[in-house]
Amino acid sequence: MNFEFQNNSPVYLQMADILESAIVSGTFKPGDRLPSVRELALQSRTNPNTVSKALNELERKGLIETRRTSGKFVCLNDEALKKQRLEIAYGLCAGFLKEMSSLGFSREESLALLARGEYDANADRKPE
Amino acid sequence: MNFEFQNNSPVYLQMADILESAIVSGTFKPGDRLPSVRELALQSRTNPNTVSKALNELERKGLIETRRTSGKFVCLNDEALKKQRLEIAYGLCAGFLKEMSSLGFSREESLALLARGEYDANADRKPE
Amino acid sequence: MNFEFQNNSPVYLQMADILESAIVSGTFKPGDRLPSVRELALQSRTNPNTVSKALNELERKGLIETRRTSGKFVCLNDEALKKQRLEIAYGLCAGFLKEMSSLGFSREESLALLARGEYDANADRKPE
Amino acid sequence: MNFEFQNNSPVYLQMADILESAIVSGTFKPGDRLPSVRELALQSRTNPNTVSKALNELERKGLIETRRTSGKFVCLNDEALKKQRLEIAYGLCAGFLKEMSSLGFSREESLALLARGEYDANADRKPE
DNA sequence: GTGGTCTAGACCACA
DNA sequence: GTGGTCTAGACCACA
Repeated sequence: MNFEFQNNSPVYLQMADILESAIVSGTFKPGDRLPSVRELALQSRTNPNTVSKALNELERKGLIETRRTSGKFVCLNDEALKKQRLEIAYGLCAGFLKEMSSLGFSREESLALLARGEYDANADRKPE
Repeated sequence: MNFEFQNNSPVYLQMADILESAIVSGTFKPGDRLPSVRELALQSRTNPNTVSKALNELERKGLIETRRTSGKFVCLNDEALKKQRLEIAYGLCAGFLKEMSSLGFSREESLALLARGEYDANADRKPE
Repeated sequence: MNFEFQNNSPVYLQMADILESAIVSGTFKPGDRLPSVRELALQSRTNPNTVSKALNELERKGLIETRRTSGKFVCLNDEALKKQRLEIAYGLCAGFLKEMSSLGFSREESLALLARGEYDANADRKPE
Repeated sequence: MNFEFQNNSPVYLQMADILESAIVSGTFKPGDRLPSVRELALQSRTNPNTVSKALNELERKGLIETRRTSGKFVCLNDEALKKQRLEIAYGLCAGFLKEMSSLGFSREESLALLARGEYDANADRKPE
C-alpha cells in the first residue's frame, strides 16, 4: 500500500480513501482481516489514533467491521462492495464533468481532452 | 455567478476556484474590471476579508492585477488565460484518471464509464 | 438460552446478564447444576475463559456456588433469588424513568407511552 | 447541565446522550448555538477532544450542525427533533420491556411494577 | 474568538 | 496480541 499524503486535506480522510480503494478494488477481499491499527500506523508513519479515525469512516460506510480483540475485517457483503465501487466512480465522473463544465468545456470536449491524453500527469491539480 | 459553499474546505479557496473558472471560461474577459470586494462580499454573503483572500490567490496566479484606487482587473494577456485554462483542465483529467485507477478502472474503462453517462450527477462525491 | 452478543460491551458481562436472568426467572431453579463451562462455551460459541468470567460475576453476587469437582449450582436460597429478581426489576424501572425524564417525559407520560405500545420493538435503542 | 459520568461506558457516549437529551427536550432549541467545545470541556471537566467526539455523534445523527469558525448549532429542522425524541423514547420502552421480560415479567406485570413506584431510585441498575 | 487535526503516550478490557 | 478511550498539548485555518 502506498501511503503518501498531500497537505491539502486531513491525513485521516486521505487514508480512508486509500484503504477504501484497496477494498473496493479487491486488494483486500471480503472476509480478509486488515492489518492491525498499530501495523497500519507504522506503515503509514502516522499515529494509531489517526488510523483509527480513518477506519471509523470505513466502518461507518459499512465496508469493514470490527471484531473486538481480533481485528478489523472487510465485510462479507460482496454486492455492497461492488455497489460502493460504482458509486464512487460515478461520483468521480460527475465531479469531473462538473468542474470541466465550469471551465467552459462541454461534455464532448471533456471526453475528447481526456481521450487525447496529451497532458502531464503531474500538472497542478485542484485538491480532491 | 453561483456562490455555494461546502463546509469542508475554506470558503476563500472555494471562492477563488469559482472566480478562476469565471475568468478562464470568459465570464470575465481580459481587461474587465471585477466587481469590488464589497460587491462580491454582498453577492456571496461572505466577509470582505474572505473575498480579499480569494482575490489574492488569483493575483498570485497572475490572473488578475490590482490597479490602485480603481480596482482589480482581469489580466490582458489572453494567451496566459488560455494556457491556465488548459493547465487546470489537464490537472483535472490527470486527477480523475488517477483516482479511477486506484479503484481498479483502466483508462479505457474510465472513458467508457464517463461516456455512458448513466449516473446521477448528485451521487455521493468526494469533497472538492 | 439465547446467546446473542452485541459488539459494544464485553461478552462476559452480557453472558452474565443472560445467565442471571435465566436464574432469577426460574429457567434454572435453586439447587440445579448449571451446564459445565465447556458446555456453555460450546452453546454460546465463546471462549471458556469468557464463560468462567461470567460465572464468577454470578458467584460474586451470591446467585451460584461452586462445589469442587462437581460443578456450579444455583444457590438454594429461594428468598435471595426472589429478592435479587425484584432488585433488578426495580433498578430497571428507576433507570427507565430517569432516562425518560431527561427526555422531558413525566412519570405519567412515560407510563402512558409504555402502555400504548405503538412502537417498533426493533427501534433504535441505546446499547445495553 | 449536569455532567456526571459513570465508568461503565465511554465518557464521550454519555456526554452525547446528555446533550442529545438537552436538545430533544428543548433545553437547547433549534437554531441555538451550543456552548463552545472548550467551554463544554471546562464544564464537564473533560478534554476538548472528548467533547468533540461526543458532538460528532450528534452531528452524525443530524441534530446539530457545525458552522466553521462560529460554532455548533442545533439544527432548525424541528420535526426531526421531535421524531428523534420519540424514537429514543420508543427505544427505551422496548428495551425496558425486553429486559423485564427476560426476568420473567409480563408486559402487564412490568407496567404494574412501574406504576407502583415502591422502589429506590438509587438501586443497583444495569448499565445503559 | 471558533472548530479540526495530529501526536505521544498512558491505560484499559478483552481473548 | 487486538481495538478503544482519554488526556495534554501543540498547531492550524479560519472570521
